Amino acid sequence: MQYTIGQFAALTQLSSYTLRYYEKEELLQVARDAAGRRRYTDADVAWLQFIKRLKETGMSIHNIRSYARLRYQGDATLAARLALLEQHKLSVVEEKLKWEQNLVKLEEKISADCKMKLNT
Amino acid sequence: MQYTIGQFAALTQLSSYTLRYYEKEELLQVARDAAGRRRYTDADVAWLQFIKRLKETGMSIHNIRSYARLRYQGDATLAARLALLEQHKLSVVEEKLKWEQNLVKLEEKISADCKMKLNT
DNA sequence: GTACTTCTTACAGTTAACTCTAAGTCAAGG
DNA sequence: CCTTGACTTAGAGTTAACTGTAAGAAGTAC
Repeated sequence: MQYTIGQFAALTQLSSYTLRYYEKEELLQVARDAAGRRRYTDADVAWLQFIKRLKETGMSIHNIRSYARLRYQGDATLAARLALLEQHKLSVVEEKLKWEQNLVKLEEKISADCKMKLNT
Repeated sequence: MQYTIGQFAALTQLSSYTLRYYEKEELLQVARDAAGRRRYTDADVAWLQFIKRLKETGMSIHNIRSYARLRYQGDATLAARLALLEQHKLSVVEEKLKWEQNLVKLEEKISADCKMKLNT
């Protein structure tokens, strides 16, 4: 299955502007038809979903580009990509811990304020 | 104990610029000396620490201002403030869940890539 | 008494990641 | 044929939260 940029935008919940922007930033490489128009594939859908996950976990465009470059170089870069992911995983773990701790602190504050309220 | 803006900046790890900015944005109200210079107190230290936690948990300046306004109105607003915190807690819980899920997905991806590597 | 810090207002600059416009061209669908 | 969508480059605008500059005044510390 192939998609025009409009169809792909609808499919991925991104705007055409953003898709062209991502392409310019080398996050993804897109095939073209005879007339030079972008033809997205299902492989692009899967890849963009992964890009979105990396973004959700706070990876910058800059770092995703590094990963994407390796990926488009093929299987030989698998080890290097794994290393990037492992590195990134560390920051995700840290972020998760941060939110857990913040939640505890917030609950403590709420609990303390509740008690104050009872005393008045 | 009282602090000049420079001392307070060092104490809170924020710049003087940021402190004045926060004041203009009504996040905190600061006492002045006879010459009109800011005199921060230990109460301000505690309050700013709480502001920083709210910021860390993704609360916008706009929303912190709402909370701060209530707080400076005194004890009568305690219930309203609690409601804001409870509301905010929901978003923190959601964020925590998001990071947990993302971590799982990332680990799955890493694991899958590792297996691929073994097969080649 | 000189260097330092602080004060004010007002406004410009920074960063990331979009988001959109202009202007002109071109191809497909009905 | 005509509308719609896509193409290009180049550049401007947006958002949040700072971050800094200018310019002039005034108090503080050694």
